[in-house]
Amino acid sequence: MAPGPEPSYSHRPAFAPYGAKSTHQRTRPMHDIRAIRENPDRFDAALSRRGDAPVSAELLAMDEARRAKIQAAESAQAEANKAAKEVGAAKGRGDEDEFERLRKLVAEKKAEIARLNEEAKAEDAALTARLAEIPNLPADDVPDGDDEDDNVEINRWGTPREMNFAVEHFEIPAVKDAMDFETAAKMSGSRFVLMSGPVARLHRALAQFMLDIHTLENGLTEVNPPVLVRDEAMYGTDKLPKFGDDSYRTEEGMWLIPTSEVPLTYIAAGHVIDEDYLPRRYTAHSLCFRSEAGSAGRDTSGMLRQHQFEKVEMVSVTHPDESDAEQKRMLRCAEDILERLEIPYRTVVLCTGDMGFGARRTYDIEAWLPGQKAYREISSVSTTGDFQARRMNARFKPAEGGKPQFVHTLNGSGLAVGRCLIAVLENGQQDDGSVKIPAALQAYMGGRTMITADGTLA
RNA sequence: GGAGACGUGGCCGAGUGGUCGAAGGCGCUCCCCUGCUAAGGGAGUAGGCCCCUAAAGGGUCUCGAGGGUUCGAAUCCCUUCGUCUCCGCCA
Repeated sequence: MAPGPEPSYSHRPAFAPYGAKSTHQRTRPMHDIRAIRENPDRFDAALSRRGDAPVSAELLAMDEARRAKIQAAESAQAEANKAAKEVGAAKGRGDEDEFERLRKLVAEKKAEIARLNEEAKAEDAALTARLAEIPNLPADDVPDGDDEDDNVEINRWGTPREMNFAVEHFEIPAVKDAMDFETAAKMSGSRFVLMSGPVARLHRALAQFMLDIHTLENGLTEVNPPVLVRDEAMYGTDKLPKFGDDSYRTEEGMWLIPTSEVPLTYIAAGHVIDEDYLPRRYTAHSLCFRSEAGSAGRDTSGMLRQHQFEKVEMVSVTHPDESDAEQKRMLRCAEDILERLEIPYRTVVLCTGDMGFGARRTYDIEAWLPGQKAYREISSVSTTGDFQARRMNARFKPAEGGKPQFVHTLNGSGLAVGRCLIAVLENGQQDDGSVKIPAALQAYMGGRTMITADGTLA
């Protein structure tokens, strides 16, 4: 897909027909307590598949306490309301004695109601906070397992090229000078890179290429979102409260997004969307920032794991019945990019123990890196079901009528640009130290076909 | 940074102490009319939570959020968050 005259780029606005809307509301639970109440064993069984201890007994006890308090508070309120109405009537009749009596009664009730309300609120908040810490439940078809060793390969594409001369991306002669980690460290520390010349351009070309495929061929709406977001957006996409340490926070209290999944998904927050406006499909190319707090010592050389990187993200907001099919569609969109770039890959479905906090099911795509002689993650495509939607109160109005229901949200990388650059460089390296540019990318590189060993485009 | 305005239901938008969960419009659903590519008429249409439940029903809360005044608040006061406008500054 060369840049140039655009074929049908049917654009639907990202937000219409629902306008911007403030969602500053209290934290909402991620799990449906009523579902837990109805089937606590099922809830615990699902959690245990993730290796987590059962919690339903604790939750139900909290829920019971909460409901008792609510009932007490509400019936007291109902009494007071009834009396308050009679106060008005007494006043109307001119019955001063009765008026005074009732007025006093209402005033006395007031303190009791306030106390009961307080207690009910506290119970409710406690339950909500507890629920917020519990991860999503795995989908039934997700394989059981403890860690990445138990992930199941479901697809493999391409054959790694024989190359006994293969080195890692930053060691390739054509790349060496253009990927400068020392200079980056001088200004920013470790896990940063300063790219220049053809490599910087190739990196940019990759992002453009991916974005063009997704918008022109896959029907996603291009979005250029903020990369600084508020607490609510991080909560809504389950990055908070548990994973604040992994992200950067400004002195003003804004968060640097760890992925544009955050702003893209949060578009739907607080809205009731018309059913026929689903699915919503977004894509964005953005910077991402991660503190990599827990990964000291891992992938320290090269640009595989950086504090700042670029990613083309895909996000879909769907009807609950459509989300499984949508996830497969997104997976294909991501795999297709690698196929066009002629990079061998394999796709795995993550086992229960390896999935992220908010995921119901996750597919990882791992690209072949000749320099490491290993498949490494380059994309992750997850469905969260209604997990995030509950959290950010994103619903749709069923076409056939009835109450609004939660939408499903999905996200996937399509792809990580920096890691994709690594894959292109390592797979394209030649025994003379040059790098071949994949045909699909050449139009984005001024028609050039390679980076020579001395680092020039040719 | 200085000054001001505003924040209402799926959407838009009235409403400045009581009869308002809330006019009107749009949208949507159902019905009627119409024989033609559209229009007209009628009715209905907020959400959360709790109880009950087969269904129905009942209670409570919600007009950004929290608190206060009052017999009574969307309407008054305070705090807070957010949005917008003007000025300043600036890419």
